[in-house]
Amino acid sequence: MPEAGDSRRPRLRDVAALAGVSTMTVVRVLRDPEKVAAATRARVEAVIRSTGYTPDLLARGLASSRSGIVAAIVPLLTNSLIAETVQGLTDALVEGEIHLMLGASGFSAPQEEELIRAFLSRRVEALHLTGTSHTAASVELLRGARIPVVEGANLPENPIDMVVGYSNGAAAETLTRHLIARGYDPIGYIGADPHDNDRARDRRAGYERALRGAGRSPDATLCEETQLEIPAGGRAMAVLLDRRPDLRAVFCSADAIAAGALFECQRRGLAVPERIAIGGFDDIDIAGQVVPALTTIRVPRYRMGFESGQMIRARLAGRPVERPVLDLGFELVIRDSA
Amino acid sequence: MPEAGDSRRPRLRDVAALAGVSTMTVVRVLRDPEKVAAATRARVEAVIRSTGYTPDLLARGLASSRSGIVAAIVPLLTNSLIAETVQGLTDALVEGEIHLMLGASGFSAPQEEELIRAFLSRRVEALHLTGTSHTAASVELLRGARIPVVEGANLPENPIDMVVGYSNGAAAETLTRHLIARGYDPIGYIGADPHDNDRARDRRAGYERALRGAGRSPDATLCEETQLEIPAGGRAMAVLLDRRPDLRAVFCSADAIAAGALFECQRRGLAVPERIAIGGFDDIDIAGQVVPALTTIRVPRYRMGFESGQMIRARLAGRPVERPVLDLGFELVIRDSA
DNA sequence: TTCGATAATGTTAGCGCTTACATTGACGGG
DNA sequence: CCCGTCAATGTAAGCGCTAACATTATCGAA
Repeated sequence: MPEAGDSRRPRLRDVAALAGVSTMTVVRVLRDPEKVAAATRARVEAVIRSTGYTPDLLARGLASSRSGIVAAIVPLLTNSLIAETVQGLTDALVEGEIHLMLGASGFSAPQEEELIRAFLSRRVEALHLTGTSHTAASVELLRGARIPVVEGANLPENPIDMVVGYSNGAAAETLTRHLIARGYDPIGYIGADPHDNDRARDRRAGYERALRGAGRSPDATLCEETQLEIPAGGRAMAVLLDRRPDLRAVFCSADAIAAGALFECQRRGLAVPERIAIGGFDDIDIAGQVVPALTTIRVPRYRMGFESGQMIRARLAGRPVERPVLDLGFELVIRDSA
Repeated sequence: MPEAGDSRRPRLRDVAALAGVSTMTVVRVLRDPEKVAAATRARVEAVIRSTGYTPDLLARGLASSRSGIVAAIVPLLTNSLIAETVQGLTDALVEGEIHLMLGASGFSAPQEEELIRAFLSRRVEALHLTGTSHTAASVELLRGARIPVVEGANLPENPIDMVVGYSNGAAAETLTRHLIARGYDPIGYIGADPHDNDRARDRRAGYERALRGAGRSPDATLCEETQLEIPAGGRAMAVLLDRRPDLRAVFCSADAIAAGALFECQRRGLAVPERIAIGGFDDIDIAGQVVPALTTIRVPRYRMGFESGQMIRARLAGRPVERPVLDLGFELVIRDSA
């Protein structure tokens, strides 16, 4: 039990002094106990317990130049998809005694750059980024830092280092093709702001590619940009329906948007999928629960985080990473809305 | 521009040497530039820019015993409510040049304790906990650490230090009273596992208190425990309806559960709120969007995080915190489901 | 016995920064 | 012309740990 009145936390050298050994012996007890004689070890362990000694990870990090910290930069925490990926990351890292530092870039590449600088100053041992839209300076910083970097949630053309993701473009194309195959025409699009957001950009591109593949040409009056929230999706759908009453289907770049669009259709008495078909993206919780259930794209969110964490741990342990660009794929989930 | 082949990052003393000054002068340029002669300052700043020097925050932390890190321990990241609070926290902290370290306890107090130990080892300057269920050892550790601690998302009877939350019990009682006032009887309950989860426990207690206040006695056959997911909510509702076909209303301790329950009613053709009323908790995105829209309790999630961050910053800056126990309240949102 | 091997433990010099104080020179009032 | 004052800068110690080597027994083989 820690003494009541002792103001400072015990240091390694305090433990050593109390146990009558040198600091190195304490270090050995902590790290490879077999190297220490049983009697000595017992004595040291007793002191450690009684003083409640805990190593100072800041000092350890400085001395060993291994901070034991990995940072993740996400666009926005309130995006539940990302939260799952972060959970996967921590789960994988916690087993390696590594802690996660978190930053939110707010979908801004310059803000991401600032966070990268800050985290590098903290000597993080690896960095996880969401997406592939970075400033040139960010990329240079990351390359120069010589630490493992994982880009997640998409497949970049020029990876900085490692990648764990899936093709947003191919996924959007697949879903749009499905709408085309079901005979819907015209097909609209509601997506997120593509600025500094490669996922949004690639999804839009996939949608347009599918249209062109079917001999149709993309039409800006069929497209809307909005935020990743249910009410925003509803508003965007309202705008789109007012502008194009002939709309027969809409591909939404996120289920939250799709759900809002669906609810807007219900408010207007437009039957889904008979009058309007709706396709989503992400397969979030409610996607399968709303009526009609959403046809959407499912992506392995938790696994993306977990695999990223595993890769990082492998690299930090000096183990080779067999597949530094890991395409985890996606799945077209056909339900009732399209 | 950093030299191409230089293996190490520049240190303070490198900058000092290149600028022909002592390290202290560089430190002054970094921290209070007015104390340095303009010419000297310009010279040092030029070297800093050209070398791309960045202070090593690990070393700074060790030397100054201010790590610049605050940690938050949450039960589960995938809970979108918590994610909002964490976003509020980072937003408040980032302005103070403080970074957030994140840990997930998985609704387990012992796991929380382990994280607390780890974070204290990292010399975090403050700690944010979700909820008020902690092991005795955790509380002792925290008290002994003499750092700011915020307990969030509830109002504890014996706060460790500061609190930013609302009364889960009072909120649940309020919603249940609303159901009673509308004449529903019997009123069921579907909640989360109360083990190591004070919020779940308090909500259940509030529900029972409301019943007793109306002269009814709580009945275990009217209650179910389940997970915080829509499908789980649906399953729990199914169990409850099978066991108590006479059920007229249900209070769900989370909107995700309530949404699942609602969908289950729809699948069974039970009219909501005529045949069955449903009350939720949290006012998540979909609560206002499902049909019928959910009557629920709204809590200031983002603000809880932000205020916590502000309090922590104030305390770290030595400023007094006027109200260390901050009750942010809740709001009964009456919609269509009850 | 003598010596090298092995086990057990110790010594020393930092990691890159900050803290607390010391020093230097220039200036102006007495 | 001396000295106190202030501005500008420097010195030295050390934060708590680790890395790399150094030092002691202790013991069986030659």
